[in-house]
Amino acid sequence: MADPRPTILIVEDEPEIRRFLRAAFGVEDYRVVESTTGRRGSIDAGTHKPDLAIVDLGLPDVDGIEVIRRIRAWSPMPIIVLSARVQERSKIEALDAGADDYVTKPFGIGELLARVRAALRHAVRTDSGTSILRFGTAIVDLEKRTASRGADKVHLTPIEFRLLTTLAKHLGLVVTHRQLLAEVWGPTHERDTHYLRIYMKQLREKFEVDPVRPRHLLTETGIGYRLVTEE
Amino acid sequence: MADPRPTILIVEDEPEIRRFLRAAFGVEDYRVVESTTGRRGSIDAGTHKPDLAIVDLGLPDVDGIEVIRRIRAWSPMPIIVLSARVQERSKIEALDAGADDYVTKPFGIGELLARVRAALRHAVRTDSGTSILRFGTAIVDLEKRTASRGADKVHLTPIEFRLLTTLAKHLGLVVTHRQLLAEVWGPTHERDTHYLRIYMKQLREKFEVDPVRPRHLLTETGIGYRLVTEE
DNA sequence: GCCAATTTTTACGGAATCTTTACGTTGAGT
DNA sequence: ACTCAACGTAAAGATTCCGTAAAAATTGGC
Repeated sequence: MADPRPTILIVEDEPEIRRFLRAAFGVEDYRVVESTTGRRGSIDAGTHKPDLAIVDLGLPDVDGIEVIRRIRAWSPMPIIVLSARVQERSKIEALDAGADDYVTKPFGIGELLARVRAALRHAVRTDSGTSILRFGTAIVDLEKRTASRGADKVHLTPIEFRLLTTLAKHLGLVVTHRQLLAEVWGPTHERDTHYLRIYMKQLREKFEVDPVRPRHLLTETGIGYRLVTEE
Repeated sequence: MADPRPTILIVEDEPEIRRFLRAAFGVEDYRVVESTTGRRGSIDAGTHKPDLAIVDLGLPDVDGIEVIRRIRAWSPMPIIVLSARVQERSKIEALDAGADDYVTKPFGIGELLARVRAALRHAVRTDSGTSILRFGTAIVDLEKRTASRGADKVHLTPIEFRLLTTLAKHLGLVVTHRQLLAEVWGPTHERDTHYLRIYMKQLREKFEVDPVRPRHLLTETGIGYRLVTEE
């Protein structure tokens, strides 16, 4: 008989963290599969077909980034990365390699659960994608290519629209500078991160109630940006 | 003076059938363009921009299905297929390739004319179902090919009409330069964006209260144009 | 073949958008 | 508290895109 609960694969070598995660996800009604090495992790991802994978970057054998690449070679399943603060660099590589989000150790379980929910939601949405985006008082119709803030219509330039669309495609998840620049400006501008600052400001100016303290168009310092629709 | 009649392209190798069709459509107030081979047919579709195409499946050179595919690559114009009874199989392929309807030989002219009328009627329907367009003080009947502004009748040239029809088919949505040029001028003019500027001005001049500040025929800079009927 | 309507070509000023440049601010780490 | 890197902000400069006008060429009808 089929288990209705979402299955989560945890690739993590440290026993304490495994126990911690197992307990947390058990309470929240997830089914948990555990792998203690990178090698086992990429195999278990294939055999257990989890709905989502959580991968620690600091694994003893195979690099966590390599695990992500192996999974991405055949599956679009959401992948969340666990990283220590010193692994700032690998974190970005992991996201560029196809990870959907990251959580920095030490982390609160509430934060991790929220990210997992966002990632799972994103996975089902990409199949039956709705084209209408709502956040705060803003409504953006990606198909009609129209936007409004409250009762007022808002005009978006081509680049503003592409940037917003790209963020929306990964709703609730981080998108790295590199990914955004490649998607919106093309792969030749992957280093022009100042473009992002300028156009993110434009979008905040047009949609955020208080552009200085954005509640939806969020900065992930050193990594990229994130669009969040709920509070 | 402009020819207000709908243009029909007939791709048919047998001279008898061509003469038969030419006579029938002439009486019924259509303009007829004829191609005797599949190769010519797919070219003539691009140069003469007919409102509808009738394609025989049993052509000597290029397969009729291939002709349909080539037209469908750039235009959604209605295509009606003529097939012999033995070509049951190709008939289905033709429909899959994008044909809108089929008539089996031998056919009565009344049936064919009915199918043509139905296809033309269907082709000018906006996605809200009707073929009558209202915006501001303007009323445009896409089926009868008439237009008015307030109490005054407005004359539209063939290209103006096609442009307006194409915009109306995607009511409220942006239609890209490329799409408009392909559907109105044919696939060889996809880069002549200045045509659009000139004819959009004509339409605005004829329908907008203040052509300088259009409220319905809107520009999407860098993308295309959009027709909006509500405020 | 000629005429009128229409389409296409050509030219240029102005607006919208994108890019560049410069400087102020924040926040994490020491 | 200091420092540096990343980020936010502002505004000018460059570029692309759009609107407009008018002349030239083409087309279809007679």
